[in-house]
Amino acid sequence: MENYSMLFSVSNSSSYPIGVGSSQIGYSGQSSNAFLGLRPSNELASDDHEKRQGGGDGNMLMSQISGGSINVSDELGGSGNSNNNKKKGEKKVRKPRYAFQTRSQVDILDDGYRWRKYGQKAVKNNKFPRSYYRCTHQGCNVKKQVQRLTKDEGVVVTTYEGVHTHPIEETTDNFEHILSQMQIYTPF
DNA sequence: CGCGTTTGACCGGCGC
DNA sequence: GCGCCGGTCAAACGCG
Repeated sequence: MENYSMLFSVSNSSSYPIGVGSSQIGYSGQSSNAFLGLRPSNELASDDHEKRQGGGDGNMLMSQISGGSINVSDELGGSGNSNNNKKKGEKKVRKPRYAFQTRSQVDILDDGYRWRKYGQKAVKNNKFPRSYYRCTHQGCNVKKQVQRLTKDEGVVVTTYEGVHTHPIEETTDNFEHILSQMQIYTPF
């Protein structure tokens, strides 16, 4: 894992709902439009089959946020497993997903949390694989998947699933930390 | 030696 | 019912 702790971000609010607020992507300040799109919970309350069907869409820009019931907290805290089954009487609870795309050379966008990769699959209509990450904090089932577009490989789509219930991991090389350190040595 | 990645197998859902 | 497909598991491996 890399610790490129994402610059600005950490200071504002440690308990941001998702990693969204924290990943401003300071990489390569070349591109002004870091966020090409961000769609938090639209009203697609109906079932989500967006990418379920095979060979449908070439781009999953939309990645509909499934508007299922939001039992996020329950989900996160309790089950340390996949979405459903494993228990009888447990109905299928879909966690909302937040997808946004960024322009970045690297696909590993460190948002301050520690992720562990648990899978990688090839995506149809896409020559780049999709990587599945999971937050390594205990009791935190937040997942995210990172995918690069075939259209232009400069764009990386990150989809967050779930909400972090813990503060951001404290990295020693935190930018803020470094900043404060610098201020110490700065004559001003 | 602990933690994270890799990678093929496995599993459940859905379409046909 | 079968096969495809997306998502997850887990053992082996790698690295600091």
